Amino acid sequence: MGDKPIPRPTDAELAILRVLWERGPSTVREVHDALSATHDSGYTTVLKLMQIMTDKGLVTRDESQRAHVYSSREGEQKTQRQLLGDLMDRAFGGSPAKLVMQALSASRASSEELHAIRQYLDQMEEEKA
Amino acid sequence: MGDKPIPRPTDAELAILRVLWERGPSTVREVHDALSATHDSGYTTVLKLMQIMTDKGLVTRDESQRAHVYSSREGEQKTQRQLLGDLMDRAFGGSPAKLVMQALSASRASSEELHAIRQYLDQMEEEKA
DNA sequence: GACTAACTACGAAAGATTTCGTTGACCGTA
DNA sequence: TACGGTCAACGAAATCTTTCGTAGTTAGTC
Repeated sequence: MGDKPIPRPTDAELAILRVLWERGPSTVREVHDALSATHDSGYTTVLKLMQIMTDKGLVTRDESQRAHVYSSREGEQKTQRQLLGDLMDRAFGGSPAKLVMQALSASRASSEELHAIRQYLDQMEEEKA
Repeated sequence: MGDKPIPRPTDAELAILRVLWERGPSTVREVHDALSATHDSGYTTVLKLMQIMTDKGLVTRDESQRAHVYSSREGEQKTQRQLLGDLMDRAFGGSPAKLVMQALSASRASSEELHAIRQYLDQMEEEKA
């Protein structure tokens, strides 16, 4: 017991998770440097967020080095699916088809992307058959 | 000028917007009653939220009656697309195809839904051609 | 007119999120 | 050993979100 479900990451937390997914396990310094391209939070801000994320269980921390090394607890895709499921419930009345179609209409997806999506659909229907 | 972009609605605000989309223009009382099925916020909580939403520009208010009548400023679909675009940027690196495919894989969509999505794809590609 | 019911307005409080300054610990090197 | 740089920890503040109690207003009824 005690395995509380991982909470939905906030905006700032999600930005940090994205760095961890891309870079793999990283120190606060590395995450801060990566974020500084797009965000301008200070070093201690990122540190504090990552400490909070450790408390929440969003990341794990290896303290064996002086500069602690953080890793995302859940994979990128699992987190993305969780966020989508959450949005589906909150904004789309739980209908996945509505969500997908709105996403398509909003996306201005390129022909290549539409093609990739179609192939993915084919694959899903094969598996279903 | 002065037309600030409408901010992303919070969770509680989105629940209220959903009622307004479904019911059309409504009083606080009506929204509160509709929400009470799933939420248990008090009347004044809903009132306060709707006043804040008026300040933010998320809803408009008709004060000609004693019980003010509120309407969602933006349509359901436009808001949904905004939320999806936001999530796409924050969690999917701006890739609509990744978002759609994750949504499909998470959705356990039925065959009917898959079919509807495919038809929608057909339609999009026709328009593109 | 007095009473009651329904409503808005206001302010405050609790909680969550984001920010960062300061402090003290640690490490390498001069 | 002292100095300079890097780091984690802590606490506090600013903002945003959500909550609701209280007060005052309006409308209808007896």
